[in-house]
Amino acid sequence: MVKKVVSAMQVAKLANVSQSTVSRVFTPGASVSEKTRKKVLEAAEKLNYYPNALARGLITKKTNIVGLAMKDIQNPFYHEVLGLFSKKLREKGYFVLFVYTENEEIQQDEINHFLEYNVEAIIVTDALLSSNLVEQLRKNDIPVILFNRYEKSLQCNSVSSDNVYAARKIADYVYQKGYKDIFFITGKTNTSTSRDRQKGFTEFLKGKGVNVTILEGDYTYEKSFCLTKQMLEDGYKPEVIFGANDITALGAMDALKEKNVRIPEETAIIGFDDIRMSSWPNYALSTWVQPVEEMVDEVINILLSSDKREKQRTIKLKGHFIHRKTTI
Amino acid sequence: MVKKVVSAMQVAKLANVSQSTVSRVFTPGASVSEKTRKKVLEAAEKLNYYPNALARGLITKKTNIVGLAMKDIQNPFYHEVLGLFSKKLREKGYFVLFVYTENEEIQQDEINHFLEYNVEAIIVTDALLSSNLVEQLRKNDIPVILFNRYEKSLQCNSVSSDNVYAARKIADYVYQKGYKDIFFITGKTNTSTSRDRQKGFTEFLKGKGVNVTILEGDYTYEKSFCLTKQMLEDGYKPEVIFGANDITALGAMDALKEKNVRIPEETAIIGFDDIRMSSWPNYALSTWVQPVEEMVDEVINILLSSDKREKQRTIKLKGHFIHRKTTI
DNA sequence: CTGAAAGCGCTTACAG
DNA sequence: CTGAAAGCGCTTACAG
Repeated sequence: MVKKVVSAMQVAKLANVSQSTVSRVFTPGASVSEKTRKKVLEAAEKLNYYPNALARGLITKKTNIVGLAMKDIQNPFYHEVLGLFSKKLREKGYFVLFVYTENEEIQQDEINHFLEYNVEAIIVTDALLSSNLVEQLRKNDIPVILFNRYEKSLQCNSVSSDNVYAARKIADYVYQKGYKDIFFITGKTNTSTSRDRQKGFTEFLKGKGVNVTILEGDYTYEKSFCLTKQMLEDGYKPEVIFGANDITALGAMDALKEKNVRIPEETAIIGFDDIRMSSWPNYALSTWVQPVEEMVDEVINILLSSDKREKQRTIKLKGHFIHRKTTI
Repeated sequence: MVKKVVSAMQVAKLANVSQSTVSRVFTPGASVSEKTRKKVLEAAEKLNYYPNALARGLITKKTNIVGLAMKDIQNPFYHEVLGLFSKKLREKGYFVLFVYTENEEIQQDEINHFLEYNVEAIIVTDALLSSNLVEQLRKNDIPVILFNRYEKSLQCNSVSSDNVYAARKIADYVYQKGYKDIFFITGKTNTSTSRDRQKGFTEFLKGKGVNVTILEGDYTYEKSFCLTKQMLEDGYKPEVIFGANDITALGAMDALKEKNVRIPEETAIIGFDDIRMSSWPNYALSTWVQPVEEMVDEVINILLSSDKREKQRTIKLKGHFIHRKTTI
């Protein structure tokens, strides 16, 4: 079964012009007289013609495709991020080649495919990237932009929340309230987000002479739920729990509820992300709002800047705390 | 800044063979002697060569790219679906060009881009497609596969749950329990999923002489929450509520909880989808499990079948009810 | 403003 | 098994 693609040549014949002219009509900025443009457009319409992006990409070396690699499909935060990227990139004329990485680390294999399709950049959200791969990408002049993650050893662009700053702010809030019995549930400990949040939080409080008990989670609801439940059964009931992200906080919250702990009177809860669910009345979670829109905008800025391959940028944005019903 | 792409030509020179031979080494099934293959592979490795998928796609007319259009980024169900598609398509050597449609209907514009990139098929989950567009796609021999939606007027492939069947089963369950005061909260009424679920549910019960009160929702948590709250404030308290999907059911559930209605003793709740959250202890929602994996597999089957352009297939799969804590 | 021509990086008959 | 050559559908100097 042969596919009948209409080429510029056929349009040219119908419109009685050269194929170059047809091409010009479909190239923004090229000079064509109004008259011929009309002729060509009519012919194209009649034949149902559209330019072939592959051929164009082959010759211009501009594919307008951006590779996006995600891992934690489970966290609603990243769905929102995906939606934003898709929408905002399209506004700039870019398309998203999406890869969902199952493995902890992005595989050579997956990067190769991105390379084969000549993506103009690779955006990595929560997946890990080995320095080998980053090196290979640099060799191929493909800029890598880490989203919401940051790795000093990896020489690539990065856009994230200022997690240390945010966590310090939260710590300050907690301190102001006079809490002494404080728990932090981590995310995956090999992520910069979890580490930085833990760091900002504990260091600030230590500076005030207040200790924080650490519970090691993994950024899932389930793990956090079990952890908190176990903690309660072991006889601990902190005054406040800070979860490394919202679903972590939500898991803790549900465990607390199951044990009939009053929130926030007996135990207050704070999350991080402000996913949509956190504003649901049943949760009404107090949390740190990541400035997702601006973060996505910054990534796109890097993408569009001409010097993207030369220097690596590290951008950190602030965000703000939102007080809902899980804190007093 | 010029991008230094390594072409097969350069590999050929280094390996002392023709460019055709290099190409053959990278074409599965082509005949090359073990000796030359080794030589070429070594040279390729040294030069960091990978074949250009664009050039290959241009000549073979096989891009291995599939367009995926989604709308309701809000519903976790579709995130799970996205993850599955990405994973399973990659196993078959396909890539996902992802488009998040903001508009109610997929725009010409978006389809054009899919066409320009020569996608081999378009998978549409919850976005709407005009018959005009479908017609245009047929003209261009691009198969369209509707996922979890079904439109008789649109002549395209479709894979979905058998929503009428499922809703009848749920109705039967509700009937067996002896409930008489029954509410159904719809999804977006212009979707086949919501219509079919409503149909199967109400028709079965009507056959038994039981009436169902319909509340018009829109597949969001928020709408369903408000609706249910209003209903309670108006003095209604049904024995059971069936939500057209899980987040609808969850919204209703939270409203019920806010009004201190005991679940399931006073009011039972049933959802549809079995999103991950529904199994969270705080919700433990009884719901219909869509056979997502099989659904995705079926879509891929259609994609891979050679006759995909000739005949349109409509596939409906069953799934099953899962009893958790919101029903007795 | 327009056309003829070269070339992007590949695949694939066609010979040998 | 291998090479020379044509061609996929475009863009873009180069002339005119």
